[in-house]
Formats: sequence, structure tokens, C-alpha cells
Amino acid sequence: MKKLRRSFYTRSTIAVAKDLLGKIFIRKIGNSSLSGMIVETEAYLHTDPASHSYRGKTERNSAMFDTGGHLYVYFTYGMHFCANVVTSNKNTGEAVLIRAVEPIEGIEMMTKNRLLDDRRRHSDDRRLHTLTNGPAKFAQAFQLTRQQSGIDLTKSEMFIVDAGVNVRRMIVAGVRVGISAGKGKKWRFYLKNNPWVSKK
DNA sequence: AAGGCGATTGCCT
DNA sequence: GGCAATCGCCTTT
Repeated sequence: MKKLRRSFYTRSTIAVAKDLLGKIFIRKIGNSSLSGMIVETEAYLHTDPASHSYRGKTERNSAMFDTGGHLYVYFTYGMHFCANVVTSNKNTGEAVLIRAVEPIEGIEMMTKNRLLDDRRRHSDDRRLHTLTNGPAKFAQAFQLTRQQSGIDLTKSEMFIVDAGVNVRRMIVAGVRVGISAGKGKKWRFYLKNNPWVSKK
């Protein structure tokens, strides 16, 4: 279990988006630990009209311009958070959106986090594959909000490790989800046949 | 100062 | 498959 270091994150955004698949995202909270294998990502480049960084640095997206290895969390649709891993060098403005993980540790706490504090959820959906199969679901399960935006994944209780799983042959590339500009780019990457991937 | 809309989700038809 | 929920950000007056 090797913790990913700065040099992993400061490479090209597309390379990092692919290489994050199969890695384990870990967040320590007190004595407990939340973890999941990353199974779906999307790359957002600074030259890309779909990227928050396309029109330059603002207060909202400033974490995206930090050095690779930081976290960028944003608020959207008036109710959801989504988490990104910042890539490339300082002031570049590129990141990888984590769209889905396969839960490993802390499933009970994740379930609680997903059911708790959700004004829109009236049912009691406890199916495992709906726990973290989407960017806002992942953020909610791992308790990621604006408060976590800007933290350094190489120097905190939140980090990503390489468990030595080789998923290279399972990677599929496709178009990104939910954007209106930059639709042609196949910068979404996911693991073939994994049940936690948000969309086929 | 105002208005449009979003890197989504869950419920309803 | 369609659409409401809900609010902060950014663009346009």
C-alpha cells in the first residue's frame, strides 16, 4: 500500500485520470476509516470549455489552481458537492473529477452519511451499488464539502494509495457526463463491468 | 441589480 | 425517460 506522492499528481491530467482507476481513496475520521477503490473519473483541462478553470481563476475554483495533489470540492445544483483531484503544476488549473468508487471500508458510516441530512431522500435505499455510484454520492458518503476543498492529499488524513491492483486492461474511455461544452472529448474513464460505475 | 443555469440526484409517469 | 429541487456563481444589463 503505497501512498501516492506529489510526483504522481503533477503529471498530465489525462494520464492521472486513467492512473487513478484502481487506486484507493482513504479518509480517516477519528478512529474510523472510509475507503473505496476509484472506478470512474473525468479529466478537466484548462483549455477545455467544460472546465471550471476555463475562464481563469476565481474565488470558487482557486483550489484547482494549486499544485497537483490537492483536493478541489465545488457546490452545484444548489445541493450537491463534487470532489476533484488537482493535477499538473501550480497555477495550471486542471483536475480529475472522481465520479464513482467501489466501497471498501466504512460502509456503515457511508450509508449513514448518505441517508442523513438529505432533504431529497424520502425512501430508504440501502442497496450497496447506489451508495457511491456518482460524484455527488461519493462526496456525500465521504463527507466532502467546501470545508475539505484545498486540502493536500500528500499531507493529511485524506490520501490515495496504490494497492498494487493492475486495472490497465479494464479501462474504457468515453464522453463526459452532464456537460454542455466540450462534448466530443473522450475524457471519461471507467472500469469495464464494474457495478459502481455511474453510467454505461 | 438581475437572471440564467449547472461536472446531479431521486421521484414520478 | 422527464423533471423538480435549490442556491451560489458568473455574465449581462
